Amino acid sequence: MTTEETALSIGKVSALTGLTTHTLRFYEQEGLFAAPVRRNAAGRRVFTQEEVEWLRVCTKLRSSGMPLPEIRRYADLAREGPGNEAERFEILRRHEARVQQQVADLQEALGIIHTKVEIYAQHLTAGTADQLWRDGPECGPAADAG
Amino acid sequence: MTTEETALSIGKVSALTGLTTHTLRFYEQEGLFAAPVRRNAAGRRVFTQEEVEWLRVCTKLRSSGMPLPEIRRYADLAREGPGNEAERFEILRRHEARVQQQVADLQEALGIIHTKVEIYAQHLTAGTADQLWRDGPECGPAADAG
DNA sequence: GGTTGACTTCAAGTCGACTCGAACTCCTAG
DNA sequence: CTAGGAGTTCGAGTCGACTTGAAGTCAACC
Repeated sequence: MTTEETALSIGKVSALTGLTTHTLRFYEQEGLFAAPVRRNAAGRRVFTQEEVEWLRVCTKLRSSGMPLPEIRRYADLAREGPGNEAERFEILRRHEARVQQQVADLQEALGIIHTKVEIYAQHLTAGTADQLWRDGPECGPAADAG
Repeated sequence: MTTEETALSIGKVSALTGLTTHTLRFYEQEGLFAAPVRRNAAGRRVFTQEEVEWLRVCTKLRSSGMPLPEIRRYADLAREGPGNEAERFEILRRHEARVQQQVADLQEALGIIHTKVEIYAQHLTAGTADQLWRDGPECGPAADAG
């Protein structure tokens, strides 16, 4: 599968990536592509398979919370060509750390939520649910009562 | 530590929870408290330790992505008193599942990001970084090239 | 040859969760 | 008795990332 001469319309790319055509134009205008998007004789956008791959990566970066300006910066660096790999690396590394932090935060919240879920489950099966929220918000951070 | 008669001003609660006074008023107006917030003779809000505990839980629910309307629903149920514990349980369980999904999604993204980070690290130490972005967006989902 | 549907550009609207500002009241300290 | 600071209400503004709409072009099918 060479990525060389696959010419894709914006509609095809939309179908392949799940991004709307509107969003793809928006991304182009935001400078998220590493190379200027080419046009055909009629002035329409022509995408390559390579760009689709990049969009898939973009989607993951976005869904994990990387802001568009940072993705743009990364794309800018790639557009400039060799010589700035260290900065690209830094962007990725920083984002990696951020995502790890996000995961840790979510897992902490998950712990609290799960504790509450367990307490409800116990009281519901025991038929003592009416004791909930009697002496606190159904298990505060340090509370073991429910 | 009884939670009975601790009377806290909005400023104190702000300091204890990290939420601004603006946000606390906003939360009250959004119906996020299980009991109507009491006022003193001068019409000012008087919070209890119990409410601070609840706010801490709220903060975790929010930071893990539970929308305010859902938190309000939960608070409404608690306000109504015993008899609706099953629905409260459902809200918590549903959110727990959502957060688990979030964690899974983040970890998938993390995998991709980490792969790219590793590739950059290798090429940077090997001095071959200029080969990046030669035949693809530096490692697509299935690509092992970089 | 007319209509359909995909495409184009540009501008404005949406959404959630705050965040901020204005104008005012009230209690306390000096 | 006045200055300061914390409180009050109400309403408008912000932010990021789309999302939607209007108005028009272009190529192909019936």
